[in-house]
Amino acid sequence: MDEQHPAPRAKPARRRFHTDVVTDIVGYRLRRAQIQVFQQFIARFATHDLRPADYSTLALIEANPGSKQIEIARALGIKRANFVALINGLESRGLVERRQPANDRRSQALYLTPHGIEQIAVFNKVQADFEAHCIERLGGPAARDQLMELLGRLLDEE
Amino acid sequence: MDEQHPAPRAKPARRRFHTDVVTDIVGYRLRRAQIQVFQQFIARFATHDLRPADYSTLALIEANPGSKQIEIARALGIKRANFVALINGLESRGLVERRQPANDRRSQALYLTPHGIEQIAVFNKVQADFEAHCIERLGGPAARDQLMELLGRLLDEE
DNA sequence: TGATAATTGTTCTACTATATAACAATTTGG
DNA sequence: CCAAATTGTTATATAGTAGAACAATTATCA
Repeated sequence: MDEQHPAPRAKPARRRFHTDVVTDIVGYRLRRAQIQVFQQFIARFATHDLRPADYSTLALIEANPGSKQIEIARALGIKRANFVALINGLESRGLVERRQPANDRRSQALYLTPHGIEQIAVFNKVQADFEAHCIERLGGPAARDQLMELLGRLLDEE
Repeated sequence: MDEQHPAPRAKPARRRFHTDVVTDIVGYRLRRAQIQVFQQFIARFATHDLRPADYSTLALIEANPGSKQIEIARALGIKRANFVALINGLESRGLVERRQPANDRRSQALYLTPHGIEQIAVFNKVQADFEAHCIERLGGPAARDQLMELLGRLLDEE
């Protein structure tokens, strides 16, 4: 009676864990890859205490000095309400400054400070190194271009 | 005196906004693509009130019934502390149930309820439709495979 | 022109996702 | 058997994001 019916086909075979049901999903793998890339980015910028949103903001201001807050925010997909604190942070660190343009006194024009210009040169270098690392992981510039092209197809054209 | 010095080289040429400095970054485009794909996923599952984490949890439980909470959580990259509320939600909706295995009374084994089994069949169909949509956007199954391969190269092998 | 609508920055609030610490119950390993 | 590790859980803190409301200003257009 205490026989545990000794497994007619003797196969303990500890069942494996199946992850394909999620890892085969484009969106799932996209997210995992994005999280990992961002974690590496954050690690590389840890000594500079710069988050991805900070870097992309500085980069856009550098490329478009005098832009309004809402222009930078919109380009980054950040709500203008949430963008206020981000700019406050960069301003209090002396990297960015707000100036009121005479032609539209509702808006704030954003500029890098001299210190901000110095710093973004450093940041751009860190970013370029990291980008090179990503390209290496992907298997070269051609693979990177292919990835960028495929990701672009997923993005809304507007 | 009210002459606006009529622009020697007559070119008002309203300056364009340069976004290349960020859109050319692998991580940035990866994130934008991921956000968009997730938004579409959420929209498709809106009537079912199911978030990506909910679906992937159900899918993993379906593929691995009786798994411990921590096994599912770890596979999804979710901290076990945060996984508790997620399972509570699925359990209160009658989709999942916790059972205490006799061999390890610390852990909770996760199973789909009969209702959960019914529902995930529906969810899997919605997901399959969405996946087909993504593949179409990418340009076909070959393009999808290429994307999955490239994303895989960015992921840590472990 | 003047009333109305729209824009911009801002504050406040709320919700989701995530990270850490601590704890009890239990199991594991010397 | 005792110490260490594991599991689920609670509590807490922090980012990121979304919406409403507001004042100041600018744009629209009848």
